[in-house]
Amino acid sequence: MPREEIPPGTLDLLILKTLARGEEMHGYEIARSIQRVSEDVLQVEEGSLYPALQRMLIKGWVKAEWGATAENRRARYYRLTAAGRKRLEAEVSQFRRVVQAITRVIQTA
Amino acid sequence: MPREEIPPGTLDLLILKTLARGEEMHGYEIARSIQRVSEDVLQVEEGSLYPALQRMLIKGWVKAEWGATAENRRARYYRLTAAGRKRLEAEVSQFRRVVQAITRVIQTA
DNA sequence: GTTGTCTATGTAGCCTGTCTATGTAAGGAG
DNA sequence: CTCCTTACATAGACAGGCTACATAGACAAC
Repeated sequence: MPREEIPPGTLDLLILKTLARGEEMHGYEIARSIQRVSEDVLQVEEGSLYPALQRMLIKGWVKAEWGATAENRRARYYRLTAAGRKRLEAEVSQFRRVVQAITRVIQTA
Repeated sequence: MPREEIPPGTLDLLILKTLARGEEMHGYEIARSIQRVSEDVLQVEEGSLYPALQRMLIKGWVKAEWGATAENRRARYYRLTAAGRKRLEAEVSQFRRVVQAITRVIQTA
């Protein structure tokens, strides 16, 4: 099965939700997590990931601080802010709403 | 509830499926149908609709011919081609696959 | 010590596809 | 005649993915 592209507008949702599991994560780790949890359907490219994280920093949905990985490499660790958590809820309910609407169109004979 | 924008990539799917119900339809009618069937969640703007129909004409997914509506206005009637029907199937299954993948991410604790 | 690989972050520029805004024209109401 | 609605169409803005490229440090192999 081929990997699918990330539908525009859903990348923020995926990142926010991944961070919402609680642990701090760095960017690379977030990307691998999304790929793993989606069972290899969604592949987050680096050229999409880092700009997305920067947008979210500016909007105040995440905070970042430099640190080091277990393998002693520098990495930027992100965690959700309160605003980010609120945004996540909004994005999830909007996602469900739109998917349900499209599904109605698909299923109408 | 606010209307939602059409997620990029799904407009073709919505149009193809609407035409797949069998009857010939003109553009304006297709847009109103999508809006109605989606229970007013999805609003197809004309600036999105007509370029989309032209793309689909070029790709051979739909055919068009000029005619007149019941109210005696000129209108361009579209119908699915065999290629369009095939494309519709591909888009539907891709849509389900991606939605399922995103849903997995959303639902993973 | 230098070569190579993997991790990790980042930027530049392209492309697709939606949106807003605008314009045309013809029918029907008043 | 004017206005509203239908119906089609295009130009340009803009967002958000993508590819491709660049950098840098850790570590292994040789």
